[in-house]
Amino acid sequence: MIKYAILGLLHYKDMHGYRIKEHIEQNFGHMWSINYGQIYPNLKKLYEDGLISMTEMNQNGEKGPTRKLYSITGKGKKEFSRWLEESPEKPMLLRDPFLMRFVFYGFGDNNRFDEIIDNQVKRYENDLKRRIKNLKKWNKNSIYVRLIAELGINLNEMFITWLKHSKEEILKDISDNTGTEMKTGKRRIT
Amino acid sequence: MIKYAILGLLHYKDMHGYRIKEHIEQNFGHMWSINYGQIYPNLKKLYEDGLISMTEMNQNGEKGPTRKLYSITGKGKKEFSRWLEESPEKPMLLRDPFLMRFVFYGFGDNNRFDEIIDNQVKRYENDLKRRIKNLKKWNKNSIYVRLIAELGINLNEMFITWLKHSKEEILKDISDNTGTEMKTGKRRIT
DNA sequence: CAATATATATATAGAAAGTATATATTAAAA
DNA sequence: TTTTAATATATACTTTCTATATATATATTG
Repeated sequence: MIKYAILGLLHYKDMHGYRIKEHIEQNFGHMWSINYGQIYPNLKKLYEDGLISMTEMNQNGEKGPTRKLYSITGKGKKEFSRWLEESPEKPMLLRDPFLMRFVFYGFGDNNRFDEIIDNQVKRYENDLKRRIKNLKKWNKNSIYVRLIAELGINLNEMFITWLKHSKEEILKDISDNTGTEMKTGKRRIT
Repeated sequence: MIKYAILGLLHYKDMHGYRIKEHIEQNFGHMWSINYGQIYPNLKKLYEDGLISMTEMNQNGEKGPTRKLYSITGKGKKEFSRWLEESPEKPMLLRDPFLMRFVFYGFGDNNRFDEIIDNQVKRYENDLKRRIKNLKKWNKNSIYVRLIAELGINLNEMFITWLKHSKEEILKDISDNTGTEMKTGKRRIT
């Protein structure tokens, strides 16, 4: 996927590796993060496959060694379009690091349960605040990025509502089953 | 993370590799998928680190070669608890294969846009149907799994609403900018 | 002006996650 | 009795992600 994402950025404009990372941080910060260890090997592969071309540029005035400026080729545009219309794989809910923990909370310490859930609610709330604050920034970008930013806000609101409701449900379940041993959350994952 | 997820399953009950995969498919199907190439190397690592113990079992009556039955150790339970209370990493919105494509739709063919969006709405709707149908099944499981299943339904409903709204916004944007060249979606990713 | 710090830029090693396939054993079927 | 199917483990390979090493040109400082 990253291969195509990089191709997409080069579809927008010619860039070298360092600039790609900078661009992602400035234009997709908190929605997407990338590392040089993903960028450079992918650029190399895309170049070898003829999906991008390269020219070395010795810059004037600015710091640093020579840049390798990459451009998308005709073949690259074609391959990118193909990917764009391909039907995307379904994301798995439990690949979310919080949700993966959540399914196992039955094995945790009930005394610390409140604290852990409340901390996660706080994390979602901070995230929501940041996203609302940044909404103006996204408005200046592509309509597509702005719509994703709106989705992020909807998601945060939903997660907060869901998690607060879940906390109540779980506390009710814990108090219902106190002492019965056979029906605790711990025993019912199956 | 998978290391801990496997540890969590063994916290519930002793299992061998093959059974772990079966268990995940039956109890977390469509929320989580796993592969033998993730299970066996992780079991090996967990065993080497003393987080689980192993006994070889030659089964009677049932098919197949000897099983390696794994159990969580005291050390394993302690390490699992530590992980459970650790603060989880934030998931990145654009790691979703559909959303990653979505931000680049400005580079696609406007004539095919409707079709692509409508197909994705259909995917979300089918997913929603399946999740509602399976809700009874999750009710028999742990309360935590049931709550995640409810979250899945909320998510699907939200995505459908968001995507239908987004489609209208984008169509409006496309018709507003037709012919102006300078302000099309294509040019405004930045 | 020489030494050093800083920003720019690329490259690669290594861990973790995910896909695909090879190999072996036993019970049941043909 | 040979083949098929289910059970079970193992490993090779790819992709994703994290961390760090290396190099260069400009700016800064003594």
